[in-house]
Amino acid sequence: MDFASIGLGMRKMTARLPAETALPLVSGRLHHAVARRLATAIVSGELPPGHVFPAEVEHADRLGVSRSVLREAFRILTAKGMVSSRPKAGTRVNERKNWNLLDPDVLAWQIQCGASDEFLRDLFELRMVVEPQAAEMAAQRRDERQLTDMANALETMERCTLTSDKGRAADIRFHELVLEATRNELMQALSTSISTAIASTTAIKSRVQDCPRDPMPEHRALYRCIAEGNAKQARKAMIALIDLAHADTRVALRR
Amino acid sequence: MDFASIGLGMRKMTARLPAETALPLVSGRLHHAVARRLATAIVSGELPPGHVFPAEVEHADRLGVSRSVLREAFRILTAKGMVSSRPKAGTRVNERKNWNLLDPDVLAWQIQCGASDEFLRDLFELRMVVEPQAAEMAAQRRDERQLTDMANALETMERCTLTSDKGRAADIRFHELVLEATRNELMQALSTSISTAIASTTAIKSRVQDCPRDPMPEHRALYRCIAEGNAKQARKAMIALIDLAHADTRVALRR
DNA sequence: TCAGATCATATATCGTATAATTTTCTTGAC
DNA sequence: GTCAAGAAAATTATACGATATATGATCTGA
Repeated sequence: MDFASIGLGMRKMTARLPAETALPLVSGRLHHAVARRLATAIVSGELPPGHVFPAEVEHADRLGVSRSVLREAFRILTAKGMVSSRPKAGTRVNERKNWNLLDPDVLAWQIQCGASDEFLRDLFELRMVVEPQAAEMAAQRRDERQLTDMANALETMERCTLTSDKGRAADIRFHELVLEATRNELMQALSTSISTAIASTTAIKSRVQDCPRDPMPEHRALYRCIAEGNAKQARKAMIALIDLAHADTRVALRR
Repeated sequence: MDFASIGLGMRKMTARLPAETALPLVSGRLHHAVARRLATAIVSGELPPGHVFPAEVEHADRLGVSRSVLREAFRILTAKGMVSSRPKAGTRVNERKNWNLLDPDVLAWQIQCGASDEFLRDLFELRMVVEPQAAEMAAQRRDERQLTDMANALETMERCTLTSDKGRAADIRFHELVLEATRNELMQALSTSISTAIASTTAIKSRVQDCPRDPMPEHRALYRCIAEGNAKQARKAMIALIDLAHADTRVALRR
């Protein structure tokens, strides 16, 4: 296994070389950067489940970081179920089934490394399970503030379109508001995860210049149903909305 | 804020006192124990969102552990969204909405600290959203091995009943198999989280001596539908099963 | 051949020193 | 008097070396 690639761009930070410390630390937090680097190597399949990492001292040396930083990075991955370590046996990559796939970070890493067809299918299937039901609940439980926030988000979406960051943020905000209106903490937790995923699939769509279709009519229809408290229609509207998003994402990926 | 309580039972581990090292470290891993201790203090509300922890050196001293251990414990909580730390500003407890509530550990800590009525309501609502749909998918996609495994789990459940650990394990296994049969990785990830929660609610039920009702007929009905590939009936069977579990849990909690 | 003791190794923990960052305070100018 | 730029202080972030502990592997003896 080639670990040199994982160590690429990482240089030793020493007290003696203050000028050298201005290295490309995009994250600012070194252990975060190391964790992401290791995580992407894992989710990409470069380090498959069962793979055993080198001993900490050697591994830290290869990555060009201190052992403390490497250990804190591994704590993060351990907390997300991706690796586990035992004395003498070393640290190894866990089976995929043990990963916390719904963790926003894991989800993001997965998508960054190129989402497979299977993953996108699973993602949209999950959305199709959760969000229509959420729309039903939202129609029954939403309050006035949430309605006005939804209206504002839709207005921003329309003004900026999904080609801009602001427009995409408004899209995410709208979906978050729907899940918030369910008044169910666990559903809201799913919201964070799903939103992460939506963000990147939407980014995929907007990469193709000609926006596939205008999603505003479906969004407005959903909003109307929730505002009117029409649960059954809200469910249908959400299904239509997700169907549209799915179809467009598939088209975008085909190119 | 009283931090002495968090430090309770934690004693300094020194090389000079080998006998002292036999302290109540159930987890074996010190940073795990510290993380759990801090996490339970957080989920119980003792350390509310917005609370700022003492500086690392002082905090580590109060807990009777080294700074590295405390930092690794905080890395775990950070990875689960429960705290965040910035230089100079200190480490603080995040808002509940930022926690990864679906993380199996977070879920377990939450339940250990006494699940509120709202939490149980949310949990059963989530089950009612996810599992009926999962039952539908399972009926369409299950293979022979999963069917035989389900049958075995049911057989074990019947033999041991839910009053025993083995019986409860079989119950969880059955529900896991249903979600596995959906052939959707994200649904399976939900499975782990939900199973954790089910385990403890089932434990609540079995604490009351007289088992409320025999859940076997519903389980067998669900199995039959999945085996026959009858998606619509599988959905209904799962709904009936969760309804039963919910009712029994509520009854058990009333006592 | 197998069981038990021993050994080697890797993780776990500790303590201290230094760097980096950001809040806060101070100082000066307008 | 107010605001902004800069200095200072406090705290997290990183690093490194030493020791403890646990466990897989090996060796030994019955």
